Amino acid sequence: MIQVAIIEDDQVIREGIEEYINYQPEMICDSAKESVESFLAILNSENIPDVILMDIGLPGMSGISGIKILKEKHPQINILMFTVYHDSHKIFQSLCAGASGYLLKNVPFPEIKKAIEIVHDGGSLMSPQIARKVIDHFQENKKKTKPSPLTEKEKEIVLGLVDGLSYKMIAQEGFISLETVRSHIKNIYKKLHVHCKAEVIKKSLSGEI
Amino acid sequence: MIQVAIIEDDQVIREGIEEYINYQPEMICDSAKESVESFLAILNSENIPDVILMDIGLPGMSGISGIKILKEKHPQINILMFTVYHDSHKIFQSLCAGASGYLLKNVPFPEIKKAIEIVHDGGSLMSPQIARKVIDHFQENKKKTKPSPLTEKEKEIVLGLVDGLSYKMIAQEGFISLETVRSHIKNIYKKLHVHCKAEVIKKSLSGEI
DNA sequence: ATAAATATCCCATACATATGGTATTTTTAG
DNA sequence: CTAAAAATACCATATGTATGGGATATTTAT
Repeated sequence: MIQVAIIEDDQVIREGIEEYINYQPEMICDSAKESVESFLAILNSENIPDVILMDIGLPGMSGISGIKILKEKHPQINILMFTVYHDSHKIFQSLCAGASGYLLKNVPFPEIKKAIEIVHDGGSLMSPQIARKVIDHFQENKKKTKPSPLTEKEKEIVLGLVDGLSYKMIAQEGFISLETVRSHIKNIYKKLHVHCKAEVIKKSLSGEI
Repeated sequence: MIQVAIIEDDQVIREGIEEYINYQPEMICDSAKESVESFLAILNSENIPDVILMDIGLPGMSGISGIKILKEKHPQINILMFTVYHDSHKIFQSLCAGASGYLLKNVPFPEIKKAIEIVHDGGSLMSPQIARKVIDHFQENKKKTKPSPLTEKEKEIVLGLVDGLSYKMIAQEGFISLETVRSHIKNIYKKLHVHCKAEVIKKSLSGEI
């Protein structure tokens, strides 16, 4: 028997899902609350749910903060996000915080049931459009390879800056004069529209160069 | 009508799926090959599939190399991995190369059909245990968060450095004197065992602080 | 062939940074 | 309560950095 909890502020949705879950023979829901705070208030160590169905937009603490707190206290709980948000930021925040699944609110009840069973079974499930964003995230690293505006020599100088070398060091390692390094850096700044080393390092590390 | 192609070296599986797909009214498979090479040989610009069901362990070129080549030539094709491999390395290689879904070979035929429809529709689908590994990947970044040796004030200063602010700016924004900023930075350098701004920025951006 | 881009070098200068030392007040933890 | 840690502040000084100007050779592309 899978113990399910619901944290969802919309009374109609909350009670609808609760009823549906309690109608299933393999799962039971005995705590359905409208906020993280009120759920934490009734949570006792004797009766830890296996799966929590969690909204993001909640009165008081957000569902994402809720994930962190709940996973901190009870890492074994599987948290399934159940929300209308499909923006990448909320998705990745949720997953990083410890969610084990991410469902959009347009899914039919049997999908919710399936998702609960899957996460309880050690798997994960996301709505297809969420899964696509998650997968795209892996490809983004590769895709945005705009050709760098910098020349090879300039890139070499940038690598020196990133490694924390002084102009003098870069000059020595590249067998060029300090003045040449300065010139290159002036040009790099112009091309990248920056005005200090820190921004060059940031751009370089973020893959922009 | 969804045009499906299959690249799978096991004849029984290949022909089984082909038959199943051609039995579905909303999809058709007219190219089912045993290797990437032989698929590329018959691929012509008049008849590009919408979805390719791709194995990883293939004679000749691996399915992962196949993804790269096919996505390079025809980025609009959606590639669904269909394999026995469930190790993280192969999963992430596939996703980074451009796969839009990842199914384990133990899935029933209707799941394959559903996956084809989903990726054709702009979504993604993974087997539950694959999805869990993908999601775990996001949490791994957080888990190894050794407590920072820096105090809150010092972290604030670091953020200023990362943003490319000068000491003077940091002082102004933090309502402290330039000398205080210097003091904090001296301490930060000692704690992090670094000797210049560049290294602090690198450590900060890499999540080490 | 000729213009543009690149790589090299020099001068000058204001400001920023790294590093040493010292010292007071406030906060935190044992 | 007391010692340690943190936050604040100052002085001094050698280097480093950012920015302006200019110059010349070499390479690349039209």
